[in-house]
Amino acid sequence: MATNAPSSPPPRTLTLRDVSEASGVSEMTVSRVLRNRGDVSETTRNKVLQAAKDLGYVPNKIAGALASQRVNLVAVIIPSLSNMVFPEVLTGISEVLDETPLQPVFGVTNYQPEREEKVLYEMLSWRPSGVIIAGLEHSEASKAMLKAAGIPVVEIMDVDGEPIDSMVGISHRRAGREMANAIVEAGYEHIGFLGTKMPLDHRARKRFEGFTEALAKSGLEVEDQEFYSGGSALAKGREMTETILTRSPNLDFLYYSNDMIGAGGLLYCLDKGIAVPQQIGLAGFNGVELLDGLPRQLATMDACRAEVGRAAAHIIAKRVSDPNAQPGERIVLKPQIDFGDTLLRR
Amino acid sequence: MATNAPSSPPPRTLTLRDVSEASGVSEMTVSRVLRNRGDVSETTRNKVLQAAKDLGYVPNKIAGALASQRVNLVAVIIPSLSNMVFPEVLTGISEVLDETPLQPVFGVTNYQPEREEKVLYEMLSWRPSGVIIAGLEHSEASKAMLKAAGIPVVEIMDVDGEPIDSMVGISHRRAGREMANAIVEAGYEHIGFLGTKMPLDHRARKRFEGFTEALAKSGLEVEDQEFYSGGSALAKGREMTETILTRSPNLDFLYYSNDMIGAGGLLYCLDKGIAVPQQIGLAGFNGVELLDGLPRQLATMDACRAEVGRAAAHIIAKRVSDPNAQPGERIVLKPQIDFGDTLLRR
DNA sequence: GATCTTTCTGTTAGCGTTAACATAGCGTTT
DNA sequence: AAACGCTATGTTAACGCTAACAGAAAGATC
Repeated sequence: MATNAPSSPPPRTLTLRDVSEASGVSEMTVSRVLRNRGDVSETTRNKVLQAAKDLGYVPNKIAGALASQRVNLVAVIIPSLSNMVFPEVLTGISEVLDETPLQPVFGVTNYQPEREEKVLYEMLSWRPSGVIIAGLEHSEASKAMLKAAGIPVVEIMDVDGEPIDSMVGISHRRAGREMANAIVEAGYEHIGFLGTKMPLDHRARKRFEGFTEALAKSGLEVEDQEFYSGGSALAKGREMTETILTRSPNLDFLYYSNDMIGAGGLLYCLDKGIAVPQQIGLAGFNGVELLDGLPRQLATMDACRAEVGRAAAHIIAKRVSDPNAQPGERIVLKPQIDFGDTLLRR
Repeated sequence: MATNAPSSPPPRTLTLRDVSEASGVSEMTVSRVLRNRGDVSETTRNKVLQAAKDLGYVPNKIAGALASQRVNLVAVIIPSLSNMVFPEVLTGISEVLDETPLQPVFGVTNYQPEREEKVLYEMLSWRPSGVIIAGLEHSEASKAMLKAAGIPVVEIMDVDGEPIDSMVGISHRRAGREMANAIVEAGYEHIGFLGTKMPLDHRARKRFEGFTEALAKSGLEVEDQEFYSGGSALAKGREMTETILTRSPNLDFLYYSNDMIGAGGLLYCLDKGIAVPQQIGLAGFNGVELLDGLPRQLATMDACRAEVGRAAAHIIAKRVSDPNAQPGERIVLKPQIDFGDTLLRR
């Protein structure tokens, strides 16, 4: 019997040696050609490239990385993909890394510290050149791993706390405060809050803290609250808004922890013929472009998602290309309130 | 001096040898403990685990993979992250792989065949155990790479064509046909189509083909069309709907290539006081849960995103754990029309 | 023409881990 | 007590590639 079944893939995967034999030069020369490193004559270069192409050779980065002690991967660790926020961050990261030899690898934690720890461990075991990780809150073990890894680490999306190395993001406390101030200045006095039932979403928590703190300074407080988990955010926003307004009919402003539930609330108010923003004002958080087509534009505050991704990627790229670059960079973005059509001005 | 600078990372990353020296056993034994492979006495096991923990050792999978010729990665290649569709597929994949030693690694192509080729090459160079890739249309080079890789390949989201190995998805032609038939049966006669200006979105194209084909069988045709690219889908849906209805006021049905622009169209019609579904019927595609809170429920057809992800992951997991498992599996999911509130029944 | 450059190619020795085999120790069997 | 079997550990040789150095070929300099 010759080999195996007809037109089946070659039994063994190809190595440099195969290309080397096919082109009649040493493995080292093939390696040089394929990596564009060192001087190789035009003639051999072409010979090698042709052979590699004919054979369908794909280099083995595992062996390459082990030999060179260099890995072009950047670990990107985020809490969720369904949130719409994070895909945008990833897009920003990819955009920048595309112009470098670096390649992002994503991991998702579902907002669970144990998952984060596991994902981080898995990723670090591939010895990436850098880590981009959402948030500043991590388990002790995770922090220890990040410190011990000896690679650039950028914590993103939040700047209210001490980073391990670098950080890029906005202050969610400040975002909460500014929205509270805008609401107070606009003259609203009976304020309700609607958010996720997610104790581990530290950024939502910080926004809420900043929000209540700033209200308190004006002698106000959140008069009623409503929380949800799971399900379609738009539908939940409707339900919760109905619930809270039924329970506390005198509320004149609703602050939502994200734009999707805010949009649900907006649709509910419009359905019920509630005058927005006169009778009730509304605001969300994130600046989700997706919602641009709604009948009214929800007041919100941009979380600068793509920009955060780009900045984080730039930091990693710089640190990787220049090992002497200063660590501990801190980039604090300052988003402005977008008043939209649901928050009175002044 | 005890070790190195205070609280600075160790100058060199740790290896098995460090753990081996710290625990007084051979590297091999450490390796066995850390992988739970082979017999190791309880005493040494604990000694080793303690030492590894104290040192903060993280195994080097690069070296491990090279030595064992086994890599626990599954390459997942999708066109886009901003589409909402794909994050759901990824969630389904993760869900299943979480219960195996396999780990997904994502790559994004932005619907560009050249990007797909590059991403695929990069991923294959890490010698993953399997590939999950969206669509059945790939460049010749990509197909060649996939065939030559000698690993299980699952093409997902579409079943209208010949897979390289396995496939999981729905027939978009059928989806288009069924929607056309439902529309015709409901009595609509003047039909418009609105979609993305994206020649490389083969699935949208196939839906359109199936749609027109089925209309033709009933003696009907698409009377007007409108295309967009970029921007907020909801807003675009509004604009396009206005444009097409202004140009062709006698249309009585609008078929949208996705739910987001469909939702924009729905909001537009409601704004204008158009009677939906009597005066004009509407339908989209995908079954986006996100939209559940809209004033009316858009007629749509589920693309079974999470289910597709799960099934694909199962195929890979099976093939990896049992090298004799049959290749070429084909799973065709059959979604039903969801009439919602925007398509008359019967 | 001998020496020195410069350009190109080859050789050797790992990178950190694991597969496969070897061996030490110890209780059992006959 | 010799032979056997079992468990627990160690030794050796890859895995496929690249860094670092070595050498050959070809031209340049004196």
